[in-house]
Amino acid sequence: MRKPGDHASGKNNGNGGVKLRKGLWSPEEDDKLINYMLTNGQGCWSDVARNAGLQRCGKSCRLRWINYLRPDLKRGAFSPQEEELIIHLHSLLGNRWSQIAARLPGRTDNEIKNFWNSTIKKRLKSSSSTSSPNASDSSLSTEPIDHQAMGAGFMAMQDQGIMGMYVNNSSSSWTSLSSSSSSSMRSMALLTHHQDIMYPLSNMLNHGTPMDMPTCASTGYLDASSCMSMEPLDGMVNVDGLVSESYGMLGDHNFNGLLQGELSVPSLESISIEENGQISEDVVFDRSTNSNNNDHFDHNSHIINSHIIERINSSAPVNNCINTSKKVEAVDGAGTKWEVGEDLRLVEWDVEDLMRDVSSFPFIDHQLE
DNA sequence: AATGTGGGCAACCGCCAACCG
DNA sequence: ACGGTTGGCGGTTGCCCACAT
Repeated sequence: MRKPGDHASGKNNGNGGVKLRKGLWSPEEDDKLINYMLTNGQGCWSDVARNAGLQRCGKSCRLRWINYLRPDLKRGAFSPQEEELIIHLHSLLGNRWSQIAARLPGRTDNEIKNFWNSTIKKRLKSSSSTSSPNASDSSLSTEPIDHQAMGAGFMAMQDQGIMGMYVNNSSSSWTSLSSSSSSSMRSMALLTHHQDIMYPLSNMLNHGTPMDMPTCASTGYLDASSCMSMEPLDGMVNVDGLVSESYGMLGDHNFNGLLQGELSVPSLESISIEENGQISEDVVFDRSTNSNNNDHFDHNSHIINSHIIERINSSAPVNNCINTSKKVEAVDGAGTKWEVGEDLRLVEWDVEDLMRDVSSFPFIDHQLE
């Protein structure tokens, strides 16, 4: 934040040689901008700055208006529902704050970004610091899921652009959702057939095989009762809390729907795959087009063969489904290979399709864009 | 009361894509 | 096709303030 008196910019930025102000906006500047915007509406921002008599660059005016002066802004703390939605949307969209903000009326991308970085991220990290280091080892087969560890796992995955994974027995799907800093909104999916648990991909890759995963009963996409039998979470917002809180808020029915939407594949691809009758031994992935994320993904997992990588990196149309009929192996951090599955199939979907699922949130009282 | 520290958040920076002449 | 301009976005900065010592 800069002081109001910080006229620091000595640059001539093309505004007639007038030195432009920087730093905090004064009430007088705010008044000028508000009056101008209410009278004339939004036009070219450099014109706004000039015509409103502001010694600011258009960009600064735009930012001030959008983030602070806009009359439809909702000020104040985020409600638990908004937190929930932000987490949900972030799990789908990653750091696409503008897209997240577009689905929270009255909230700005900057506000959400700050909220995420200051509050939610901190909570996730603090929860991860209290997690059990053995949360993902094979002993878990007889123990409850460590929510904290899962939160940490998801946090790490989010940091790496891998947003989550879901392993499902009856419908045989894993899903990981990734963020992407690219303009591509395409996501990918492979499906596999193993045990029935949501499980951090990073943990799986680093510490064990799918066979090591804790098992829930096969009652659909995720056995909510098993996963929810854990000790209560201490906060609304860790990533595992995302699941739990959603469950608590939405009830079992919606919980399943929510999970399908955010941690597994949305119904469209799940259904399409199942309808094709080729569910078994499929693996669901999603990966970003971000090269760093891809590097990390490839380095850690070696899950997918070159064919798949090529496919994932391709610009194939969304909602495509292919069947590689190849066996896929994963290699964990110790170099141990384990078989992920056969009859590998890839599914892509458009994140915008995913977002339709968000509209089912009962607390959203507005029209999604 | 003085000082240190960390969190919150407004604003800036730099990059990128779209647009336009 | 090309270069300049503009708008949009995500990341980062740095000040203010509350709280702890």
